[in-house]
Amino acid sequence: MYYVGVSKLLGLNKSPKTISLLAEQYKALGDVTRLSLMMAVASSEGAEACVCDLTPDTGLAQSTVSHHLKLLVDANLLERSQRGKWAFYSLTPAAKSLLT
Amino acid sequence: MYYVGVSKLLGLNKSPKTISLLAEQYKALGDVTRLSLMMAVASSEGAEACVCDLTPDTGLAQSTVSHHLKLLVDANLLERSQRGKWAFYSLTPAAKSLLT
DNA sequence: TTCTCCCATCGATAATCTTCGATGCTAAAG
DNA sequence: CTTTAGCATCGAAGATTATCGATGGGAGAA
Repeated sequence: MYYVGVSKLLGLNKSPKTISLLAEQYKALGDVTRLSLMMAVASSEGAEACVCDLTPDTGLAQSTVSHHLKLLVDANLLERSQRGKWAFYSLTPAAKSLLT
Repeated sequence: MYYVGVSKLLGLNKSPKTISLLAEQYKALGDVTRLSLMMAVASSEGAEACVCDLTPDTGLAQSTVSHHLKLLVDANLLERSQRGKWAFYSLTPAAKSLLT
């Protein structure tokens, strides 16, 4: 066992399901739009942001942003919490762990 | 600025090029085959492996594995070094940094 | 030289992804 | 109740990706 410092790869049990989940998280981060969304959420006041705040910076349609946010939620990188008419997104513990 | 612990996202300058390069790396890792290849290389003796060693575990054609390895090299996650007939792949410093 | 092994590249196909506009849903306002 | 604002979902079009077999190139063996 080499490269013990590469904990993201070697520190996990290598079950196919674990690898698949990790790959899904990386895939979710592997898009400029979604990575920018993650950065926007992380740097937002209160560490959460609503779609109406996130959409303008992307230059994309609102439905497209919603779609990307869903992918990030499905990958367990963002949490969604509805308050009134707004949907607020924040980083999950898994996201913080992966990005730290 | 929140989540100071999320250094992968907030510790970098947010230039579009930087974000694009990071997204490319995540995208390269966001595939079960390529993530498995990275794990195989990282855990190989000497921390490097040739295509002939990596191919069988994937269950894919050799040309497909070569293609994935090229993507990982292009993303600056693997280094290629030819010795005789064999091409050996090893993790780059960028990969170790991203995966630690 | 000729043959064999290791690997990369090419062309094609099928699957997946990104994006949009249109539409539907829910909560709050009027 | 009707209207509006914020988001999600749907269906479709275009782009990208994963995969393969076939082929080519280079290094070493015979």
